[in-house]
Amino acid sequence: MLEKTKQGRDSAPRGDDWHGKPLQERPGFLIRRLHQIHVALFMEECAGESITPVQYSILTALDHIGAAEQIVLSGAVGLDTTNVADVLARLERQKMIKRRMSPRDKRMKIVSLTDTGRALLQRIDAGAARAHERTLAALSPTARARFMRDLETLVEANNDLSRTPVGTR
Amino acid sequence: MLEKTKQGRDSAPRGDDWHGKPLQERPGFLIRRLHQIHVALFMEECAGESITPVQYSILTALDHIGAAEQIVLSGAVGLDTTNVADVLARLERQKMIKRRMSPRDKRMKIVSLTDTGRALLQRIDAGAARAHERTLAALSPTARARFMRDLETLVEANNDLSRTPVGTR
DNA sequence: TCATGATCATCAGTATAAGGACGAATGCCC
DNA sequence: GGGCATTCGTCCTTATACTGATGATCATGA
Repeated sequence: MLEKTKQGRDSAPRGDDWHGKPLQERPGFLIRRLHQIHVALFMEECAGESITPVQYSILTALDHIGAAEQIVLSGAVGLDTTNVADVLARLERQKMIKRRMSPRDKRMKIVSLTDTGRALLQRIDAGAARAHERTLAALSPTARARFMRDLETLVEANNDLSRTPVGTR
Repeated sequence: MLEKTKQGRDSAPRGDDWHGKPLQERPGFLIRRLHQIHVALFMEECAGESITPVQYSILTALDHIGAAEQIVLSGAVGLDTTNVADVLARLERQKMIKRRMSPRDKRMKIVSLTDTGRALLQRIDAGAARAHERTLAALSPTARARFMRDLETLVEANNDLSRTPVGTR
């Protein structure tokens, strides 16, 4: 794949000649597709509950780290603060979370799980786990572990590319 | 405030207890992040040209398979027909593609690249290639090839999950 | 103290991504 | 040859995801 296949021509700058390759052999295309697939699996496993993978990520983060400001959540789940506010508005409408102004800093809002949110998390848990497992089910256990390690490597290596890198603050 | 979620909790670490695991160890989370990262790299490499990864995918598909109906494009890039129509509207506005009614079947529209679109494809090519390479740059060449194989395996195994599976028709 | 810059949440705008529904057109079957 | 299900593109709605801008607030320094 990376070894020069038919690199005789001098069109591409160097390395791979992506131009001639079908979409199915380009990393960006496959990553987008795999993301679509995981979302579809998640929605299938969690059908009946009105929740999405990103909403689940935010609820999970809240469950792990406790009440937190929106900017902290932003860093924890790797989402833009704008996007976090958007998702939180939907979660708040469904009574899954609460927001109150921080007494220490009136610019901030402190987000916390409600009992409804915690209950949803419990109900969703098994389905979410199945979605994660099914996403990687086509690989052998060994390959699966290796794939996960590679994923972590790739994400950590470019963690600073989002507007709000994961792990900030 | 958020201190890198220490691994203090251990309720019942049975095999696949995703609930207790931090987001960073869940496949769905990492795949979403890697997708974000690739898009960011693509936009960075192709800054100056007004194009996105998905638009580039559609233009590339058109370049490979020639003029095609929207439903064929939908299958080629793995996008909902609704979404394809949406992206095509933007590409048409920018004069990158043309749409005409099919003479054989008046329900269909035949999409084709314009010279403007072809020229853009040429200009974009090197940047897009760099974006793809940078996405996987943190892996060794061997690991990179393996990772790509695994990606293909995973996508093919669940290819039928989207509303319009890749390769249809 | 008070001006200044930084920070946090939000708003406006744009681009994927999917589901549901619908009109127009097609093809098939009786 | 006339119903009738199917197909194709589109519309409407909802949900990520990001950029740029703004208002409120805080922290700093002169």
